[in-house]
Amino acid sequence: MFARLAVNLPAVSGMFDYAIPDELAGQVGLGSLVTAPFGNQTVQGVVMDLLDEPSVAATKSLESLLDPLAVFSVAQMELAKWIAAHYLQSLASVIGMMLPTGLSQQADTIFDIRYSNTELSNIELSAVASRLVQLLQEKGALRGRQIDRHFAKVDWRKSADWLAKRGVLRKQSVLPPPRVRPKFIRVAQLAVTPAEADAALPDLGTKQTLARRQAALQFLVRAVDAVNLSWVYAESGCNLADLEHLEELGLIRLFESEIFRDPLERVEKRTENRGIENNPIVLTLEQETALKEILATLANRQSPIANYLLHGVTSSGKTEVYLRAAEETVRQGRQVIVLVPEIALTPQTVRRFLARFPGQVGLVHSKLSEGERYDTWRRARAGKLKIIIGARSALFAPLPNIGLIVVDECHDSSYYQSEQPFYHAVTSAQEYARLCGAVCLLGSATPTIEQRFHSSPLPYSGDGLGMGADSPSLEGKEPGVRYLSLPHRVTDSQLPPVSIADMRAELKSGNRGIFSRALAESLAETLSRGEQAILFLNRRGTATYIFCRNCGTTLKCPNCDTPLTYHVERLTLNVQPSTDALLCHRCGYQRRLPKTCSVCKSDQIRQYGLGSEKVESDVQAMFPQARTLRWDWETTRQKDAHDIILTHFANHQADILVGTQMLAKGLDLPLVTLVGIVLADVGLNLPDPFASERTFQVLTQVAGRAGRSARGGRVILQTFMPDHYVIQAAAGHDVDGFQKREGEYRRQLGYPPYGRVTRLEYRHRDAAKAESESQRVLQILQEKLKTERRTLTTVSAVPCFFAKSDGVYRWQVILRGPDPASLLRGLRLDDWRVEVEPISLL
DNA sequence: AGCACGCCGACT
DNA sequence: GTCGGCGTGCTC
Repeated sequence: MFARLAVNLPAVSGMFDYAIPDELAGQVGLGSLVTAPFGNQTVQGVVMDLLDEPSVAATKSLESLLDPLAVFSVAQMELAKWIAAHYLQSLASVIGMMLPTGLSQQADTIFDIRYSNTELSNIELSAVASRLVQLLQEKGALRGRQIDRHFAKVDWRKSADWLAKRGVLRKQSVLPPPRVRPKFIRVAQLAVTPAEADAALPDLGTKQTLARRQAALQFLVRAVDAVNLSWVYAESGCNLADLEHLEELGLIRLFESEIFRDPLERVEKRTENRGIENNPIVLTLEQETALKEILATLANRQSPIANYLLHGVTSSGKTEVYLRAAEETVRQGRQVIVLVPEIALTPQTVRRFLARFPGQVGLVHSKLSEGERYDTWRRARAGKLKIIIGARSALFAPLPNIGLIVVDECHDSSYYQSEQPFYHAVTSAQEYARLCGAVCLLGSATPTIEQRFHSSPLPYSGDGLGMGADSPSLEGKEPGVRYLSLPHRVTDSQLPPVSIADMRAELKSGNRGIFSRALAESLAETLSRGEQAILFLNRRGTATYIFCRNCGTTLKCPNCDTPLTYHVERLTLNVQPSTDALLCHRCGYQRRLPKTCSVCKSDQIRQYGLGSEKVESDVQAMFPQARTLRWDWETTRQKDAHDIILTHFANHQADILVGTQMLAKGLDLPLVTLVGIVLADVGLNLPDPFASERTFQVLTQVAGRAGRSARGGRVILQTFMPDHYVIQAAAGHDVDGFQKREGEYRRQLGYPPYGRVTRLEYRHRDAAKAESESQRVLQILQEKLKTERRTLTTVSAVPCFFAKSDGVYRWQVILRGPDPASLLRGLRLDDWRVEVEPISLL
């Protein structure tokens, strides 16, 4: 027998055949994690196939088996292959990512010093070489990864090779063993009947030991099950020698028992008593209808529709639908994966699952230790957990029989992994559900245009986003995603009214502050009523755009209508360096910053950007008595910071919460009656076809935080562009209207869902190299377009929006068309980042 | 990723 | 003449 391995070296794509040695025969199967010789190193690999005949004549043999159980199910291997092929990522990198950290290990090299100092004094060393020698003398033998940590950005490997050639260093390839292992504890258990134990009590030892041994034995009689030794010690005051004596008498057994590190042990004790779930929730008619459809599909596994898009406004009761669908799945003996944007930001959803399924839920999140993560993974594999909740990567929990995959807030950008290997967890979840014969249930108040486009029936008619015959059909259009709607809140409360504050008018009337009069007044009222407010800052990185403070006009590119962005630095070689350069990131158009506005001739042209620190300090200046709390990336650095801030605010220990993106997640804060959107415009002026949609989503989500209780609520949205369609649609909670309009733009420009996008990014420290390499690839692609007669596909090369970061120049090549990714097959793009269906072109 | 092979410039 | 740069290709 032979095994076909996917080798765990991220840069290696393709699979390799190995002979299965006699000593591993029968133990190695599909999904086994093994080690194997590869070149002159030893690597990890996953068995993707078993073969009678290898594809090459000379095969090496597998070396060892790292885990007696398969680390991947067949469905997981299919998913890995699908992700690798669809997103053009190497199979090895996908597999490495799907294994729990600590279990997955890559080959490394150990370096150690062979020469003494006196011998070294005869050799002239470069600066890097002598630093390396010094390091190894201090620390002894080190692995390549460890040395990397001491040489940030310095290429020490060349010096190491040079030293190795001279015999100063010795190099040896090693494969570190997995860092994670099952944990065992010593336990004791009664080995006789209680009556026999009682009978033995009088003769257990001398005066000194008798009492302790009796206490220990009596404790074990009561305990019935195996008990951790430390517990026995604590209860009886005995020691190991006492227990060993009892074991010799045949009264008890001492042995090792595997334990699972369970991060939820303490959490669950608290939640169970909370009584959230005490009064059964009565479903609304809409929830009832949606649930009925989903349950019908769950009951009938031959059903052709396996995917749902649950479109429900904020607080329309989506979570309850998830919970009931999960209950039914678990009742059928299958398991559930629940994806959430980020565990720390969605504590309420998580708590409800914990309360509804006590002892059956595994949480996967970034704060878990490697051991806890590994044990959660193993409990999932063993079928001991029925429900896995976590962010993106929880999709890879090795549950044996998945019946339902829920993706909450399915529009959220965190489902896209924007580092290698690039993939989208929502699309992958849909594919995985198909592979498992499971139901995929997406839910959001603001599903993406693509998610909506691929579901049916479409909730609005044929024009706009329509299914009309005029729209170029995408081959491979997702079949059978059923659209379900929850248009009303479960409580009697309406969606809060949104008023627009025109910041141009504020400026004209002399208000140069960051708060409009309307927002300032509402804040004062809210505070006086003892209620809470949220101030949301729509800030994305350090993005700035150029606009006229007098009339609100933004400067756009004359060629493609993309907002121009401001750069101090010289960007390309074919334009003179200049300060105050404005650049179009779609076509490369450049101009200088004008002195006056072309529309109103005012000299109020400014770049715009705003930080949450500034907002907080302005609030405090205006309302010294108000207790403010800041929730942004800076204040959430520490462990548990999210939880602390949220709890603090939920307990009304603060009046005003100032924050950025995370405020838009599914928080339920009943005391919040005012949401102030300090500046809605920022995301509207980014040179990215997806930016408007992201802005609309975040505005709609954040507006939904207001008025979730009977107290009602309102939203004030400040903007310099009150007539912009995104602002108008967000103010009206008008998802349909927005998507129609935005969909029409997408259709005209051939962007998703009417065309597909693939993005290639190249980074280099040398600006000239970055540009020339981009041009080289651009030309190759344009040639291919011609020879393949692809008239619908377009290619362009431009500097990225963040054109230079950390001293590295970034260029991108954008491909648009019916199937642009296929143009890249067979192309060598070693140093490029390849993103199929990216969510942003910045 | 590592390593070999192979082809051009700068030293002994 | 050799040493060594890194471009290209391969690892079952």
